[in-house]
Amino acid sequence: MSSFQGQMAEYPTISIDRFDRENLRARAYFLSHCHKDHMKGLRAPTLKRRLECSLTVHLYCSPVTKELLLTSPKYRFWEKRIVAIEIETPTQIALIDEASGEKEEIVVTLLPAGHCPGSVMFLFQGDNGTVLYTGDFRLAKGEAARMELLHSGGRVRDIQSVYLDTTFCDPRFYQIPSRGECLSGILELVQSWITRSPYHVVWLNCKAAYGYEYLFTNLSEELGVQVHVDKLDMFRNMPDILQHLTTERSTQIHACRHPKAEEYYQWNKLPCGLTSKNKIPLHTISIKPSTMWFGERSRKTNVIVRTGESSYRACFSFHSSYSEIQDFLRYLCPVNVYPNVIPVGTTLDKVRETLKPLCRSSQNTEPKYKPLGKLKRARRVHLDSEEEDDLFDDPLPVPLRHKLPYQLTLHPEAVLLTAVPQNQPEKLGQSTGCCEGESVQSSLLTNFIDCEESNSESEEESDTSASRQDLDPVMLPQQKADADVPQWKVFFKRNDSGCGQQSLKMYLQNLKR
DNA sequence: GCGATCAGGT
DNA sequence: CACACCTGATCGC
Repeated sequence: MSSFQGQMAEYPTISIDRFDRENLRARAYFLSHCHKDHMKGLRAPTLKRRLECSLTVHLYCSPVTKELLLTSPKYRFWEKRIVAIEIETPTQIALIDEASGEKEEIVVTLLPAGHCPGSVMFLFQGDNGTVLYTGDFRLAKGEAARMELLHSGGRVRDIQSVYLDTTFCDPRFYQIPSRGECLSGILELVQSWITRSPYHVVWLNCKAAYGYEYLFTNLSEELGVQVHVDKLDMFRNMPDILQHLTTERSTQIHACRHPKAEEYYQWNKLPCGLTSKNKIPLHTISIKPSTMWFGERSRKTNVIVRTGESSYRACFSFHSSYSEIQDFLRYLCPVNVYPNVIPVGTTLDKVRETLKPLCRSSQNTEPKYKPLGKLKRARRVHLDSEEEDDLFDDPLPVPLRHKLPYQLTLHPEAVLLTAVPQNQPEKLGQSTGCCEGESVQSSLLTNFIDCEESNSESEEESDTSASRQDLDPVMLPQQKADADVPQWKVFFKRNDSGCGQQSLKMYLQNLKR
């Protein structure tokens, strides 16, 4: 549950995801996604009255969020005051104080957040620096690095503050299976059941919230069976979702809901009331999507857990895991970070403590260089052998703001493939792989390895040389570079097998590169 | 009659 | 499993 109060230190005249109390005086409103806990006060009479008196106040959100919001008659009064901003399109907004006429300009950019349809992060740029409000998000490792608009001139943007979704920012939530892993686990279970007979049906016991749509669309796409839901008019203008949903009860996959659904289920009745087909009783299983997590060292178990005769729990998460948050924040390396959420069973101070080492404010201004040691055998990190096939099909360029050894430690889950000096054109042809010998690049790589081993288990060395030798180094186009900063461009291959293009396609513009 | 808040449920 | 939301009770306007 978000405890963000709506305002950011740098831009206190705008309000995000909170619309009560202090926020009633805001010059502009922003909504990151359409979940009720981020909409407090949005339909209160006080705000409605303010709107009626004001000429300039608007609510800014993504086109999908606007569509979802206006589907509910309770929010229709916003209709003329909502401005949909396209994803990844920097947009200037004038913040006007109507009493004094005072005006401030700010540029906002919406970035896909991967939390639910329409969900975005807000990047604000103005006189008080660049700040990022993440809203709720789930991004796989390396996704920040792939977002063009978090970069400028080939480097990560200089971000003053990040207002961060810290729902799972606790080491106990170290890893959560990826969307792809969860999806394929559920797919397999659903498939194995509904192919037994036309009378075998599945009930997806989902909570009342946006965010399961990619599950529905993927199941439908893969199995050719639409998903039964109670309502679909909110998706009327989103064909990629709409085509996979139905209000026709005769389908074999149900995600319909009812207050007494659990009770119904005991009597072999679906929430929509269906108990039989052609007078033949149905055989039903229930699958409850819920978050599963694993500690840093604990072995991941199955993403599907059987909880009864015909009930299952399936792994599913709307929020980033601890390691995904670390990856995100280490990459951005903002001056400050503020948690939006205090995870259950922990405290504000503890969350701050975990986040501190990941941002600049607490670090020495001078990046520490480890002494150059002997080049050790490079090793892979968190790489299960069965995932090998998923690797190396998609190079990930990582522009560097910081000096190389420092930045490299920021990607513990990536596999270092090649490093290319950007401001030393004569060396451009000598890009190095992980395990090569004597060059400058290799000394830097040694630092990388040293840094890595200082904070994780060291016994897990493995034969990278064997698995790497057939790889071609990836060459980069040369870029303009500042003379004062060592300019390196490093290619990683992501180790996260991800969920594949298909499963994310339906997030509309959200999850495009 | 409506909203805010809390407890308790899934 | 710990998310997001629903229902119902109670209180105040």
